[in-house]
Amino acid sequence: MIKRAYDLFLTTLANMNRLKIISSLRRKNLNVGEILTETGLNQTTVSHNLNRLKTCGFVTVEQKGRYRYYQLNKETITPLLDIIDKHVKNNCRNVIAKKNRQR
Amino acid sequence: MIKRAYDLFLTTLANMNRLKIISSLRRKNLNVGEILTETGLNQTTVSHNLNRLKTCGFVTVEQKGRYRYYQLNKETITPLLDIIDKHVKNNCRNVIAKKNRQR
DNA sequence: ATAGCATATGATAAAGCGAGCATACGACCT
DNA sequence: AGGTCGTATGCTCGCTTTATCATATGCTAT
Repeated sequence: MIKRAYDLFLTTLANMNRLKIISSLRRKNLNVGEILTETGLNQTTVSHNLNRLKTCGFVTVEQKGRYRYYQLNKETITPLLDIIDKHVKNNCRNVIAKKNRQR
Repeated sequence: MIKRAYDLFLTTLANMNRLKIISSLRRKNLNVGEILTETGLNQTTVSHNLNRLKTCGFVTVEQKGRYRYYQLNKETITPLLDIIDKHVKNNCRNVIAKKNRQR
């Protein structure tokens, strides 16, 4: 078990803004401007976070004219989110509310 | 998509010490003392992190005399780690080495 | 080749998180 | 009841991560 790899994978996903971006990319590929409006985040933040997602292989880019379209790596993301959904349903009914109290 | 749930799930896993603990629990159930020697972490750290893992449903506890045995929720953890393994193999060959350079 | 839009990069202040100290609680034994 | 071992909790300091500012780069069209 190469823990560093797991750690990098997980720390990259464990961030609200990156999750927002991922969420917005689930429906269709978007360019950066579209991601901005979908998420309401600011340009720099999105750019940095997209870079990190790209580095870790969660998204890929395709340049089209002056736009860059980002595409989600669904092969990883879809089953991953399915596992989380299932886990949360089975175990975390009341945990979410506690989030603020907890570290 | 309840992003807060995803975030809590992922931030809980995205931590080297918690991954160590998880790793040590994959083989068999252990009490806290055994986890200490397996991981080399200090008692307080392990206790805090076990608490967090428990809160999120990744482990369960069973008291036996004065010992507390922790058990991994394999239904979630096993397929999750499989996904990560697969992803890392396909996408991250050279990313790990870059970890230090990157934010 | 210049202007303007689209996106990326570097640096830094601020927020958030984790580790460990000190201590408390709980179970068992005598 | 008091001691001891096993484990948990509260608090604080230091470190890491994050968001944003300022700025740079790239692409297109005129």
